[in-house]
This record gives sequence, C-alpha cells and structure tokens, in this order.
Amino acid sequence: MAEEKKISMAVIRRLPRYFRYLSDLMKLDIKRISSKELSERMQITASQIRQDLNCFGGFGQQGYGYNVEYLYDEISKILGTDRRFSCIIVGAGNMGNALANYENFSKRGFDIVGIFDVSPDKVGTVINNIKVLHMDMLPEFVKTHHVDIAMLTVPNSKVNEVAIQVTELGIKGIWNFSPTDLRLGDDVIVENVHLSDSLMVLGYRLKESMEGRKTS
Amino acid sequence: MAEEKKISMAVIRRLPRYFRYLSDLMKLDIKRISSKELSERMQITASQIRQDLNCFGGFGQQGYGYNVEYLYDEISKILGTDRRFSCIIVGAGNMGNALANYENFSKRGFDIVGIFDVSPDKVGTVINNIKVLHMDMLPEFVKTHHVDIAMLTVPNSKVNEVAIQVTELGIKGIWNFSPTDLRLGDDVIVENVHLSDSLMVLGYRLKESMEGRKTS
DNA sequence: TTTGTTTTGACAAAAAAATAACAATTATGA
DNA sequence: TCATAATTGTTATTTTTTTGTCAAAACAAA
Repeated sequence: MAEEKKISMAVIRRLPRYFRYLSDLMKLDIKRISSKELSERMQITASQIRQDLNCFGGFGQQGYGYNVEYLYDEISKILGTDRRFSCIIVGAGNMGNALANYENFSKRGFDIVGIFDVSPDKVGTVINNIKVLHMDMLPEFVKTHHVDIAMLTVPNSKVNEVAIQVTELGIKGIWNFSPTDLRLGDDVIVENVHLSDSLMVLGYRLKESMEGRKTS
Repeated sequence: MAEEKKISMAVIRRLPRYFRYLSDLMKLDIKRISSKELSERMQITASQIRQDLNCFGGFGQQGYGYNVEYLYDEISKILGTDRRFSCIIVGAGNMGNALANYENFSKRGFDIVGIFDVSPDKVGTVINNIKVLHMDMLPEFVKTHHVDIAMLTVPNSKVNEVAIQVTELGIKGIWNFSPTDLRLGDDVIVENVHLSDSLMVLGYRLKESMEGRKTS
C-alpha cells in the first residue's frame, strides 16, 4: 500500500550535512535560502540539493526557494531527531570515556543510559554521572532498561564476541569503533567508525599530494 | 610524461579495508587467496576486488590467485604505511586524550609528537608521555619540529580558527573531528570524522528498520 | 606431456549517482 | 496589473561506479 521509494545511502549520508548547514543558517537568522545559494555554501551542485530533498517531498517553492526553518524541521523529522534512543557504551577506555562525555549526543536524541566494562579498575567508577557496571550485569540491565544502541569501544580482539552478545540480548543498533567489520543478522543495523581507515586515507592523500598529485 | 591514471576516492576508501583483511589472512597463516574467496569474506564482488587492485597494477596470477603477503606489501606501499607522519593533537579534551592513547596509530606510521590546548587545567599535564603545551607555543614548535598532520579535537566554535592557524604554519594534513566542514586551501588535505553525522545515520537507519523498511 | 580447471586482467554491460535542462510557478518591481 | 527575474520539481543526459563476461594464462593431475 505504502509506496516504498527506495532512497540510496548516498543521499541518506548527506542528510546530516544538510541538517548542520540549516542549523547554522538559523543561527545566522537567515529565513530563506535557494538551492543555488546553499550549493555555494556547501560546495555541491544545486541540482543535487534539489534532487536529494525531493526524495522526501517538495519542501521548496518556485521563485522563492526554501524556508530555512521549515526545511530544518522536515529534515529533523526525516532523521528522527524527534525521537530518543537509549544507548549503552561497552568499553570504558579512553574512547568510551570520550563518548560518555560528549554532550551533543543527548541534544540529538541519543541518551547514554549505561556503561559497561570488564576491568576491575573501571567497574564501579563513575563517568559523567553514570556508574560503570561489569559486563556480567548486561543481561539483567537490558531486561530492565530498553536499549536501542550499543556503542562498542572494546578492544578489537573482543568486539565480535561483544557484538554477538549484545545482539542476542535484542539490541538492534551498533555503533562500532573497532577496525573489525561485524557480520550480524539482517535485523541489526551496524554503523562503523573506522578511525584507522580514515587516518590511512589521510596518509595516502597526503602522500599523493606531496608527490604532486591531486586526490579529490 | 607520467601517465596520470586517476584513481577514484571510492577505490581509495576501500584500500584500508583490503589492508585489514589481508593482515587477518596473514595472521591465519593463509598464503594465497583468490578474488572469489576474498569476495566471500569481505562481502563484495570478486569483480570489484580485481578491478580495484588493477588500478595499481597486476598483483595476481591467473590460475593461482593472489599471494597474500605480496599483496599485503603492495597495498602497504600504496597506502604509504612505510612512511612516518608526525602528528600533533590540538585539543586535549576527552577525544584528544583518546587519540593520544591509541596505540595503533604509531604502528601504522602516525607518531604523536605534540599535544596542545589553551585551558590552564590541561596545559602542563602529561598524556601518554607527552606534555600538553599551550597553543601559544605552537608556532615555535612547528618551526623546530616537522609536523605533517594536525588532529583537531577542539570545540566546534574554535575549529575554523584553529584550522586556519595550523595551515598558516604550513601543516598540510588535517584530521577533523568537529562537525564543521573546513574550507581551506587546495594544498591542504582534510579528512573528516563526523561522529554525530555517523550517529544520526545510525538513528535514521534504525528508525527505518523499526518501521519495517530496509536501508542498505 | 596433455587435458581440464582455476583464475586473473581487461573489456563490456548494467546500474547508480550526479549533473544539466527546462517547463511551471511564484515573487518582485515598474 | 503586467512583465521580468528567480527558482523549484522533474525529466533527460552524462558521468561514475559496479557488476558481468570471457579469452588468455597458469596451475594441477593424470
């Protein structure tokens, strides 16, 4: 019944970027914007902007452009910024710490409700008002608290095991910070942050650039 | 004179992934691999693997496949894993801390040689054997130490200013952890790690999945 | 050595993504 | 009010990326 218009990942990955730019425009008190002007700011073609936005509906008006606040709200809705996601952090090391202290996540609807680790040094400590629990407590915790997302900042050697564990407990979203590609069920959504991959690409591009070639 | 075969970013961004899988194969003591078998492990088509690798040269042998160690070495060379990059971290907050303590970077050729901040709380502290210096010391530091890459983990409101500052000092590579897109000279290579974008995409996909749609 | 199998590298085809073009619509200013 | 300029949404075109195909090369076994 509902017409399933398939939206490509390429488009979806640009949405947060539109969201950011619109947020900036609002801060600058700019009320309307044309795809042309936005394209100059974002360094992409106006055509792409119009086509991207039209995947979700006609938010603009001919001869006028887009109303910044309206467009912002619509993209918010698409991205689901209105809903809240309960998240746990597994791995209370440096990266886990950094995530737990990152204020913006809760602003965007992602609440850290638990932090887990296995190290006796870490279990019992408090990070940003959240007590670090032992991994053994995880099954019980998930039973009593709804958890949407597990943020995995465990050592590479443990990540597969942990990923299986959290998905078996019914958690459907994984934000994976390890260099390992997780292979889980089709109903589990995995989003990777492969820091070392990113750094290696930077190294490659830098090297090419130093040798006089252009990369992008 | 040199034939500039343009290699697309899509290919380049897959290189670290090949690198990882080959590294794993070596650990498993696997000496040879066909594109078909690698494709099953990596969940991409064999055709893509062969085409990707052929951008850089014929590393395989008909009827045999690819020698794992040789291919690993070749991709290492392409990625520039042999060279070393001197890096500084600007912003000694939680993320800066996490990066400073991440052991794998030096393994891959990225050495953290300095950490900078402006907060009196942080300046003077020692992170992973590196003393945090005040930003005022940066120009002097860059004069006396060669720096390839600045890893920026400063607050969003300061990142533009800092990016301009480091590029004016001649640093050509930027690893940007802020949600802001930096616009710098053509000779500066910027690689972004937009954590909040990634998380928002996870939220979107999770939402879609919960509503019964598939995203990828 | 010979034959059949495997597997690459190259090229062709298909699919996806980005860009361009333009009719339709609205705003703006004379 | 009317004419002109601006700007969208949509369709067409182009470009890029991915996938499929196959001859040629190398291996492996008889």
